Amino acid sequence: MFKSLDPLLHSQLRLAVISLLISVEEADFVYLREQTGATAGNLSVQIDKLNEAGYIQVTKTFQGKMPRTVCKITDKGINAFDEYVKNLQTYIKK
Amino acid sequence: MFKSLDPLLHSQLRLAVISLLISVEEADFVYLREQTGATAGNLSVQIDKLNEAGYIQVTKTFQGKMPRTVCKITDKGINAFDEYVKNLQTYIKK
DNA sequence: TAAACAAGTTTATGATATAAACCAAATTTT
DNA sequence: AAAATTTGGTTTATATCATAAACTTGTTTA
Repeated sequence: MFKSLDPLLHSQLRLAVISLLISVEEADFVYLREQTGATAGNLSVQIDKLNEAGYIQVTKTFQGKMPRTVCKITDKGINAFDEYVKNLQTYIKK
Repeated sequence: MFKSLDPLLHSQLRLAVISLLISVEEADFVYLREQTGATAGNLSVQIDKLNEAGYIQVTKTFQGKMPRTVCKITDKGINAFDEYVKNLQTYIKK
């Protein structure tokens, strides 16, 4: 009947991040913060979790002298998102 | 961009309960437990929350000698669910 | 050089989800 | 009929979560 929802994605902010990364293919910390409206602290924590789960790949570089954190979704992340959306349909389809 | 998701509905079990009540219009505790596969304790807590939020109406009666808890979705609950699903689309639409 | 700013990270806290333990009454078993 | 089991829940305990506030490290500006 109801499929279970990946707890890693069933979180407003993490879902927003993945949703952005699905369409954009690569985005930095600042962009994600602006688009989601999240605080930096919250975003930092959630990016870590997605990274540790292997749903995204995080690369820290320097843009001139300033640090830059770039995020990119992985295949695993794409699959998890697809699965999540599919399972979600069991709850919301009319 | 991303619409905020009603935290009361952004919970796997509460969403399942509301989803069931949307289509069934009235259901008792045992039915909800069977359909969702939840433990009785968890279900009891989540029904309370939905009730306190005014999303469902809970009526306790007796069926012969055994207690029976019947749940019914309210207009407020229907609206909240519709809004939740609408807002969710901002995260998952391709 | 001191103040303000940028890009994050770490820490603290309050809310959440969940299962385990519990309870009272009814039913079944011995 | 006493004991054990089942039913229909509720309460309590716990571990996880989401989040904001505070902090850090380095940079730019006044």
